[in-house]
Amino acid sequence: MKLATWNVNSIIARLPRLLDWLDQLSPDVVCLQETKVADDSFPYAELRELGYDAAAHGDGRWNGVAILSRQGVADIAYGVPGAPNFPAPRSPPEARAITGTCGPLRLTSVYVPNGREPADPHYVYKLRWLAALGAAIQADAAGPGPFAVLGDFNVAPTDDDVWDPASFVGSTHVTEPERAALAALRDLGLRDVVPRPLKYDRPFTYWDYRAGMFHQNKGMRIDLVYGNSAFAGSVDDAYVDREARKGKGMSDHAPVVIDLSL
DNA sequence: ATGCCTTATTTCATAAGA
Repeated sequence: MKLATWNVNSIIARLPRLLDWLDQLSPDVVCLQETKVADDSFPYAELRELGYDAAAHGDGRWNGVAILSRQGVADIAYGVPGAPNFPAPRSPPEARAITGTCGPLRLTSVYVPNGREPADPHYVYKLRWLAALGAAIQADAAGPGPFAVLGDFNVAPTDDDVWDPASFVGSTHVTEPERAALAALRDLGLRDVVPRPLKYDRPFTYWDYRAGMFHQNKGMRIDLVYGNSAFAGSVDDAYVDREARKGKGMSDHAPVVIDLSL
């Protein structure tokens, strides 16, 4: 089984590239983030033509997650129960998680809040959201069946996961509390399935659009695959598909592709 | 070459991304 996760930065803007990529790679299941589309505008028909069912959870302008699958998506759950809201407690919950079962696999596709700056209320929101995520997936993580929570975590697990740690001092994505939140997820029995890079020495998954960052490989590894033992034990290969980050009309994230023997 | 930011919307300007 071929599984992938990809922050597409708008599924509408990315649709031609996404469809080409699906056609070329032919993954069985794909978790998407930042679809940036309301559910009634989701491109179900175009995906169906390539054989994919889709479960989507969108806000419209921001956020948005989805699971595409060639073997259907069952037992769908939207969002994270108990997740905080932003900016106000009474704000509607943001569409940042969707869970479903695709054949033997149970998956949660996540788009973790950015945090903006350590002093920003959004940073507190991010930490609380990650804590709620842990509580929500605890049972699936501890279960015997293969499960993974995967997507854009907006946290670089270690200093090796950013191109220049010195340039990130004082920024989000690298702070101790964010990394502790990831460690808490691993403590649920989840393992970081680290992909191999297809070029250079580190498996970055995100490069800023600006200033030729991609071309200088000034990136970050913030798109993560956290699998339980049944999942991680079935991984044959995992890699960052940096080819999909090239050219015109690309996302600022590359997909992570995982081959599994289930 | 991979090439110097992109997205949707409250659109000719803004907020957000990380």
